[in-house]
Amino acid sequence: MNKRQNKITIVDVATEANVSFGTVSRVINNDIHVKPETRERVQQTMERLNYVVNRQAQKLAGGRSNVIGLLVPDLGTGYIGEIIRGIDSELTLSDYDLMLYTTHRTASKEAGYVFSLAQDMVDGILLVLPRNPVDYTGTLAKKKFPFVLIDHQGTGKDCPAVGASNWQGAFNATDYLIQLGHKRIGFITGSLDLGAAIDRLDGYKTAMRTRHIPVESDLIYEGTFAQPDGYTGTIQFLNVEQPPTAIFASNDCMAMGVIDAIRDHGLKIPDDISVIGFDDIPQASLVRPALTTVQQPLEQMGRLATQMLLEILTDTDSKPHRIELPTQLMIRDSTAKPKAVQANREVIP
Amino acid sequence: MNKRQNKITIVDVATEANVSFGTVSRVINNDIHVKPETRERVQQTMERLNYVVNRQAQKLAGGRSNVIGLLVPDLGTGYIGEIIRGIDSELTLSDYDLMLYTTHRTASKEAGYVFSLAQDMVDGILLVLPRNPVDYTGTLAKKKFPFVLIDHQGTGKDCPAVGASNWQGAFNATDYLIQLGHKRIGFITGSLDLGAAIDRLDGYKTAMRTRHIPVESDLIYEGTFAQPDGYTGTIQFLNVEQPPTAIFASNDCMAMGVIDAIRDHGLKIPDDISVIGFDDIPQASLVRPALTTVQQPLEQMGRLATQMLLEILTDTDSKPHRIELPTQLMIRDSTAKPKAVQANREVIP
DNA sequence: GTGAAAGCGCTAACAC
DNA sequence: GTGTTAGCGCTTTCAC
Repeated sequence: MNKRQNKITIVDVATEANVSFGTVSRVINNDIHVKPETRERVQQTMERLNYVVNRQAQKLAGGRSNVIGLLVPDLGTGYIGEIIRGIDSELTLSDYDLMLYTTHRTASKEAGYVFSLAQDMVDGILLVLPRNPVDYTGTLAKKKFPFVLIDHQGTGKDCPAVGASNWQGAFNATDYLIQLGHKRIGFITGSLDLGAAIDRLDGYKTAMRTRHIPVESDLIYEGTFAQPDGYTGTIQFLNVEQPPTAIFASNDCMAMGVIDAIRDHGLKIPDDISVIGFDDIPQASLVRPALTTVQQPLEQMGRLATQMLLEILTDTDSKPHRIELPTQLMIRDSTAKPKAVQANREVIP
Repeated sequence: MNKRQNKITIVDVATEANVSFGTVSRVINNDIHVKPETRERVQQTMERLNYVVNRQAQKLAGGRSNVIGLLVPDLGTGYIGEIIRGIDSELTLSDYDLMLYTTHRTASKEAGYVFSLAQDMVDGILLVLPRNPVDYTGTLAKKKFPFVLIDHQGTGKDCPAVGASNWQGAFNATDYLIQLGHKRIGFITGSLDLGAAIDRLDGYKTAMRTRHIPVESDLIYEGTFAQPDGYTGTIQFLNVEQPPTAIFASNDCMAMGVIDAIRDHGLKIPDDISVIGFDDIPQASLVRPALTTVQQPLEQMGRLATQMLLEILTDTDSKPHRIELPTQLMIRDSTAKPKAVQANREVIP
């Protein structure tokens, strides 16, 4: 048949269809300047020959590669998985392919990957939980290279991004605990180099202050979003003079650690201590007691970001905007009134 | 500086370093025929100019693309996530990039993707939980296109594959239940078009027969590996004349459904009914009671498969082999002796 | 409307 | 050892 490796190229199609290969290219790219009959004939030939375009060649010749790059910090948590699901389901509807990169939480790799991808590999980039986007957003924007940031706030720059209202979520969760009657509320932060972590801490503090409850430094433990932090933070809280009656972990993973620590201390949830998380990962509703937490619309964030990127890809100068999706407090079984309040109730009347 | 879009090519590097661009190509490909000094000079120039190879062009020109394709059924379960983690961590050590495709459980898409990828996009393909590999393994093998199957058994063909000992795992789990004293053990199957599902069912049946316990058809429910199947299967079991004292679900997702159903019926685990799963997904140890399950070394499977692929990639005619990793019964809190046995204990002595 | 020709950035075969 | 050359499969002028 053909030279080697039964690879079908536009040349093969062209010969078979009795046209020049330039015309075949036009058909592929839906160019208007092709006679309908010719187009029809070429398309049939392509099908008959099982022709598939070579995207490398397409991209190299100056076209699009139809590949978008996805940069994530890691694959360890269900958190990222949810976002990827959203991206994937949206991408499946288009005909873009996905190139996945993991920075393994190494901030320094980030910019390197981004530039390498932007140079020629992909048509656009999606960045989940970027560590230091300032390193490259400027350059990317200058080159007019399409990209969207997912779950990142904090850069003053206005670049395309989708996130969740972390501040509001943390505020609401804290306020809910206060309304239950809690006054001593321990807070375990995420990595404070991440905007989301800062916003959550901020929401907690503001809620406390709004209700005139002092924010005490020994009730704030600095974590990194990893499960063990929840454990050690809790241990530390349990050792302060007047331990908290509720603990708010900046994500569900750490909340799991909190739960373990409380249990290991022979205390009961929510009777002795209430626990609240953030994210609403699939496990949250599965653990017993089911975890009260702040739900982030992760999958939807992935979806939206992808839609934005696709839009930028087609309409080159659509202005960048930042979308913030609402978070939602999911009240389940790990939170209750503090014992003191329960006792009061019985005594006072 | 250069023509357009400040893209640095080998030509730029060549001019800067005063060599021909062929030499630069040699340096890139670690060709031996380059004088050490020249190599050094070229490498420095590449760094100074921030040069990055264009992989599209590399692949097009007949070289490798340094991209491997990963085909997964979907991203919904932690199951696939674990495998991907293994793949990713192994790939990070090499300098291959990852292209991710989701078939969304559409078996028909599988072969299409595979051929499209194999045509030119990637150097090798990793297939997780393939639905009907027979459609393409033959062709791929004939073309000598590198690929590895993950978590699939059943094709008589001997193609490179890594899986887990599903049969043995199911046998052991069932036997464990029998030894606890259970005789009526409900079994919920996975999608029986998957080799793994068949093997697990088989392991269950064999264990029962080995211990001379009849395999009853109303204690076998045909599921699809999805959580709701666990729920409906359990409801059905609970309605048979003599309900099972233990339920073995073919994966942890379905086991979660089983747990819900049992709870909704006001029964306790493991007191009234023991539950056992398969896979040991992260949630398994997190739910209460912690789920007894058969652990599959998912991450390791991903790792191993990747190593195999990389090996095939470098050593073109390494003979294909199939690796089967051992499964391991993780005994936790969702299994116990059946009530009857517990009662007997107290009465007989 | 269609064909011909010039690259895109690179590898690999062949010279010297 | 290093330079030269011919493609890889495609897009995109520019002719006609």
